[in-house]
Amino acid sequence: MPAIKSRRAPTKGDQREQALLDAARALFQEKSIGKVTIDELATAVGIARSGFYFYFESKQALLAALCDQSIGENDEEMAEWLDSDGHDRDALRRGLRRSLDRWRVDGRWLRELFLAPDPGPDVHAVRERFFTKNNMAFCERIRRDVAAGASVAGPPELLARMVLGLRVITFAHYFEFPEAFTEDEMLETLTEATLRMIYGTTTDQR
Amino acid sequence: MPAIKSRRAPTKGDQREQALLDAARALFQEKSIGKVTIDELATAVGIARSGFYFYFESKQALLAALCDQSIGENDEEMAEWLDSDGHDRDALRRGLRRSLDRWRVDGRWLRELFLAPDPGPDVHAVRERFFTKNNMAFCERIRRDVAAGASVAGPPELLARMVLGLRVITFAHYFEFPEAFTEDEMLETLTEATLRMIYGTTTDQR
DNA sequence: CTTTGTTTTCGACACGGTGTTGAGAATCGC
DNA sequence: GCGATTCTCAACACCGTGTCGAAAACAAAG
Repeated sequence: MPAIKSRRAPTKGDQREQALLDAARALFQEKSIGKVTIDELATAVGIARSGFYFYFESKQALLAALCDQSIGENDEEMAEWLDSDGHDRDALRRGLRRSLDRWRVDGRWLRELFLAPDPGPDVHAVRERFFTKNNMAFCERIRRDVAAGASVAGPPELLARMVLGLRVITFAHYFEFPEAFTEDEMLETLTEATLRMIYGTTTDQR
Repeated sequence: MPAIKSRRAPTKGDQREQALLDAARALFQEKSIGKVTIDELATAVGIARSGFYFYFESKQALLAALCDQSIGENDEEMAEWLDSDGHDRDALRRGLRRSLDRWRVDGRWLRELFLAPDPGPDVHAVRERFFTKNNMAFCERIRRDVAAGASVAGPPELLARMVLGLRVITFAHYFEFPEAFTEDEMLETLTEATLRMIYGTTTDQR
């Protein structure tokens, strides 16, 4: 039940639709979303500008579809750590590394999407869906830790959002100044900071 | 030596310039920056749209001026904590509260400015100036703590940026869902998280 | 109170991106 | 082959930006 697309059904020109999404991914990685014109997207897949509107109602709608598509990919990244218990530093770090790898490909527009103050109703809806979903998983994890006696820094719902936000911010900074730190340094710091927020101290392990 | 303005000198119509800045502040708080048209800004101060360009080269330029103006205001907020040593939880918290109070007024556009992936060259320059300045102060503070034996979570330069980023993200979240948490809860969590990132644990005080 | 020069205002224009429409081409099932 | 759906595109209307040059407002002398 895709409520977003401007067309209804299942045909051959769906290739074009996917092609547009792929082209968008690529273009959004070079330029900021606002600077990519619909004309560019259309030409990239070999149709006229006005033809774009057969597939999507607007750039907004395309963006929402893209975001939608990306949510699924995100789910598995953190699963390992989310399913485990206690610090499990290594699992967390692996998760963050997987996440980082995706940001290498889609970082620019992901960042723009996640941080934009008001990205139109379409995107906002999809994004909020992502956040709540992601947050629920984290909350669950944190609550389990609380039950086991962890000294968390604040209410699980808030903490979850902060942890997610910190990740986004840190990645964004890393890609803006890749020379400033090594990947390992950055991941280590992020892991450590996350654990500290939840467990109060991490000077025991490692 | 204002290098940003499109006009050279010191006259009476400077009132208009300031009026435009004030109008912009107000409008940027209601709508996202992109949605505010130059026409709106002009009409708000009672001139024709094309008259705007006498005062600023573009919305960009106005934004840069606004940002510029805001940097000074930010300086004092954290001074107390930055000048102190060790945890000094109360000073940190007071600083964060002061910061929050400013966000109450200018939060929307500050957020947009700080988080935008590429806000044109003008703004980018001003913003980077702010970040480095802010970061230097934090780095200094953290390095002093390291010297005193604090177990920081990573390289001071990175940590400083993360702490600042976390603040922005958390405030943004708070203002988007003001009902979800009380102000005190939010500030407390943010304070605690910040301290944990720097000192490893904070279960001793408070 | 003119004259002269500077400061400020604005209408008219050119440009570029968006979104719509309606007519025609391609494609597919039968 | 021949309808019906699926797809394509040129032409148009719209809106926001930025530029220009002519004129109005103003100030400071003369």
